[in-house]
Amino acid sequence: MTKDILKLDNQLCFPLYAATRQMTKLYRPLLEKFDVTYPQYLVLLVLFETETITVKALGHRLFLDSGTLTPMLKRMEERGLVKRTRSLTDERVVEVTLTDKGKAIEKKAEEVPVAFTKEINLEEAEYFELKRILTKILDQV
Amino acid sequence: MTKDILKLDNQLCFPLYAATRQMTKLYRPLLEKFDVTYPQYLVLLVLFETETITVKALGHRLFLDSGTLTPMLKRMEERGLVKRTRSLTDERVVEVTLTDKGKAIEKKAEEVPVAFTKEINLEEAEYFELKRILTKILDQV
DNA sequence: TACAATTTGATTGTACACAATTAAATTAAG
DNA sequence: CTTAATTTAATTGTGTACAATCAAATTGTA
Repeated sequence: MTKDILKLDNQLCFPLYAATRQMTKLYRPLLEKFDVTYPQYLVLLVLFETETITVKALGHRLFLDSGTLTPMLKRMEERGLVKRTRSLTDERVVEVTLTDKGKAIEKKAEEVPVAFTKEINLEEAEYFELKRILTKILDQV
Repeated sequence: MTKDILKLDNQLCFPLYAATRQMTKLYRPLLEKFDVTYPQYLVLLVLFETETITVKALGHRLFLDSGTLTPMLKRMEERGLVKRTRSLTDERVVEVTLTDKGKAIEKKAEEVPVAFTKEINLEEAEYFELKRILTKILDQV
């Protein structure tokens, strides 16, 4: 029965793909008050750590390219969350920084992972095992 | 240091989100010869199992709604992979079936998961543990 | 110095993804 | 038999994703 390898229930990537979308859906109401989407929230998390980052480095960190980031960062700029500045030393480079409004989110944002972890009913061991395996996959790419 | 819960490296959903996109990227060249995307490939997998399914049931199986499926199925219909037929007994229902061209893909499609599993360098135990935990998450939703 | 190769964002085009709404058909209650 | 409630797809609008291409700036090399 080699044919069973095409059964949906035997796929690994399908639950990966579906679980990702379900998780994003769980985040939506938690992020609503900050008026950001889940990918935008990830950009904020990076900026909380680094203060300033180039589009290139941000893309490397989040595994996203400029075709996704450029319009997304422009939307975030329109909403007053970030500032985009072209580097003085190299005009090709755009640096992204948090505005005061963006910085203000950091204090309140801690409740987001707390609330999420509560909603996603996962054993602590499973939580870390899942994270470990996924990170291993990413490290290979 | 409660603040560390906002660190990107401490997030569970970020590697989930990133790994999903990387996996989709690995699938792309494998699916190219069939001229389908990864979500379209999932539709094919369902149809290999059921022959005929309503949009509603397909959405339930793949965790997708009509706003995603309707245009996607129309594209697949344009490419001659599926047929969309409005039910005779209930005009609200649309039934999706494979065409001969769609059916023909099944024989060759087995090489896709084979090639993918080879590329993704994961211990068998990790493979199944990852699948198990993700499925558990999906069952909760 | 010239100038080809490289780097970096931006742009374009296609394809999801989903919330919210609409429209058509069916079902159920009185 | 009527009409309100429900069911089911389709539509609309916004926001990712990403391949492919472009354009501008910088760098390396003869």
